[in-house]
Amino acid sequence: MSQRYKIPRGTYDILPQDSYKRQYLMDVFRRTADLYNYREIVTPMFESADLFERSVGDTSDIVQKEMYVFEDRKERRFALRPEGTAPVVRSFVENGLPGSRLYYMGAMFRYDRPQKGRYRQFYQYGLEAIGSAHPYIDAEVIALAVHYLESLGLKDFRLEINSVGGPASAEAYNQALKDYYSPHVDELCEDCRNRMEKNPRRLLDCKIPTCKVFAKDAPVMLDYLDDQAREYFEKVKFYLDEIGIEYHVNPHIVRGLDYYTDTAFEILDDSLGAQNALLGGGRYNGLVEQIGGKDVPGIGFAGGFERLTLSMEKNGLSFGDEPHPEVFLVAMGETAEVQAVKVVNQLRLMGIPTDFDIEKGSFKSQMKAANKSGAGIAIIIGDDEIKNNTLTIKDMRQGTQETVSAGDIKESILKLREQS
RNA sequence: GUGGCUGUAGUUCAGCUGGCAGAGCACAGGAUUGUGGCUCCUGGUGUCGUGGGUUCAAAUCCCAUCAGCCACCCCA
Repeated sequence: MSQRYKIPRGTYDILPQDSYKRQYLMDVFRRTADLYNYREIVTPMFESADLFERSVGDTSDIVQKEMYVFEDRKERRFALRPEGTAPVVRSFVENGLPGSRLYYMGAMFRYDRPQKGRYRQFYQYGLEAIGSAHPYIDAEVIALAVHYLESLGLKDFRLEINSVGGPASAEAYNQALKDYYSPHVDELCEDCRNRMEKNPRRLLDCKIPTCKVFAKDAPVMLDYLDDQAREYFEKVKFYLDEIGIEYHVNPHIVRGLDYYTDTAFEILDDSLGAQNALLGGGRYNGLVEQIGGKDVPGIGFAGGFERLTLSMEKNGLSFGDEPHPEVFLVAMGETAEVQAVKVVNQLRLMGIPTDFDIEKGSFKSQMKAANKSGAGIAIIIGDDEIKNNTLTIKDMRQGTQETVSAGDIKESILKLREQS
């Protein structure tokens, strides 16, 4: 009696029929990052729990209820990484990297209730530009994000930007919100009453109609920015305009991680359902210092591959070609079989993806297998070919075939390859 | 963490008020043992998600549990 195992809730297998799609998304991200002169960084999947608690913020939902925290055998507290920025900044500090443009891709973990576009182990791409506080960099990072999505063929998304200012203006604004909402406490939903204390900005996002009416006349973040922050935001918009990036200013954008300052942005696709954020990011000028480095500014974003895939599929976009062999061998008889084994090996060493199913019996079954494999070329070896030291090369798409001397295999295949 | 819906073959699902577990697709083999795709024929013991309960009898009714989906929440 063998035990059947199931994978944990909120995780999933990426099967061969899908893995090439993921590979494609990763390839395009790499290429886009290359264009902007970013370099890949790979950090561990788990780190000191404290790193995330301090940087992401210990009042945030991520830290309060979504982290996978565990102790190792020596009772050190670790967490499966819930996001990518803190580890990258940690590595930046630990390795004394100079001003850096870094990108990463990999699994993140959050103990959330699974839903469409939301998993407990999910895969992100992201990047960080550490070392500059020039507003052009904000625009460039946003441009890269947009560039990536457009390279994939996506069009139906919208970019929303906001400024949350520095810590001082953030605090002033939170207080203003509390003052504005507190006379109406009794009219708010339970969630909103919690938000008043925990994160007043979330009040603006509430979807319940009775709460929504207050959002309209609520104080606006942008009015609480100090001159410096306001000027910075203007410059970011200036560079976005110059680059030709379309955006909407949405003063209600709130990022869920505590370390953000100034620029905050999101790219949304409303066709995705409840989890409509394709990607999100912002500036984090205090984070490097907080993690133990010098006072170095930074900005970055991260997006989820799952939602990207959903969006691509929804729009009928291509993920490149599904991998398949170019050549498939068909052999009849024992001598031919041995000859086929040699030819297969020869083709592979030549760099031509080739397959051969030695288990298949009849000629017909082998032809079926060749057809199903997607190979454009079948090489047939039987008694006649053995006798004459030839090979029959068949173009599976045209249905045509020719018999060539066994030594001319390479030329013949290259010729067919060019035709298709 | 909260709510709603759903778990039957590899997959999509049917199985009405309890009475022998089914279909399409996919897959495999075959239709004068050297030619694929189209067509036709043949092939199913599958823990009916899991555990318990009711009953002569449970895929079907009840409870619990796990999982999936969708929404809340949150965010990628």
